[in-house]
Amino acid sequence: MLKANFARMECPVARSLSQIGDGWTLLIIREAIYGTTQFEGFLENTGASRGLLTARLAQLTASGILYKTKSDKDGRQTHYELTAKGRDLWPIMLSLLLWGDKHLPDGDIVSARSRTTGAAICGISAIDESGNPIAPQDTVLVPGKDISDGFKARISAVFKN
Amino acid sequence: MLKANFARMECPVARSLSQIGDGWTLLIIREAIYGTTQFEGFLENTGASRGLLTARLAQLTASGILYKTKSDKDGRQTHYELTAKGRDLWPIMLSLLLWGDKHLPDGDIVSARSRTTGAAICGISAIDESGNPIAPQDTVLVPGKDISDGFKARISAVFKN
DNA sequence: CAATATAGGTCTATATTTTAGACTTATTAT
DNA sequence: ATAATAAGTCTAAAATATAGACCTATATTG
Repeated sequence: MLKANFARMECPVARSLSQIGDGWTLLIIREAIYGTTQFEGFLENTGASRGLLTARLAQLTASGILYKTKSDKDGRQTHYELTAKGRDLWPIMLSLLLWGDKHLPDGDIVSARSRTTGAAICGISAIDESGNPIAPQDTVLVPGKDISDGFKARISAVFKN
Repeated sequence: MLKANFARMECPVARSLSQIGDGWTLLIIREAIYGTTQFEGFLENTGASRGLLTARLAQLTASGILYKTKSDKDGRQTHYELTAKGRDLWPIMLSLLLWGDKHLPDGDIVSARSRTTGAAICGISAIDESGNPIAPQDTVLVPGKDISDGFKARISAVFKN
């Protein structure tokens, strides 16, 4: 099973994938970011089957990415909303969006802009604690001391070529 | 089938997921970024089964994310390397890495730094064409004119809450 | 108040995908 | 000439996904 194996890997990317490395899961998270909160809404907007949606919403709730509340307006309704951990997935969504716009255009694009200045978002960048951008080619991955030699050797190759 | 449906959706995130919305696929791309090029290397470092790896490498090659060459040093070897489109997935990988380090720590982390300044990468930000960062909360998604009303209504809700 | 609709599921049978591992083929090393 | 390696193919069993019928509690309508 994907999730179980990925969760204990020493690579943080793999650990992330243990919780969100699934197309339906990511589409559900996108929908949650787009403001959908109800079961029937996710169903309609993602196209997932009921059984699968039930399973994925339960996983996402168990992972602490969504939380589930009963509506007090209407006792039939359940709302799924993003937690802080879930909202932190925005950079992943935005980078998926920008990559799709660039490499898989399909007629009209959905562009992203600054609400305040109106400036178009044309990329994504790593930033240091002062907010200075760091270019991809200028990035190194630094293994902590408990990281295995094999993995250490591999990640040191990032952008060396 | 996930891919077929996702590929024609009007949301660019969904279109991206049609090509890379799969845990194994993303793990293979991570490995490619980490410098792995050979079948047996991907096999060992990802833990995928042979059949699945064969299928995913073929998809990634068909998508133009990897390209396949025969080694001229050793006629048995095939190398899979990232195309420019594949290298453009780096922001997605980096945001997965940062999210994993923050929300799914497991002993030692793998941190990212600037090679030149040594500054730690502590987040990821959208940037405009001048390289100025744009904060998540300051982001709006702007639908093109061919976007359906339903989808238009949904994406306008991003970060309104 | 009775009948109907809605929200959020469960259940089921069929279809598809994944898995582990044995096997194959071409090339290289001993 | 024999053995090892790289990159696959193939298979049967197990796990997942799919569409859609059904179920239950709550709310709305006439």
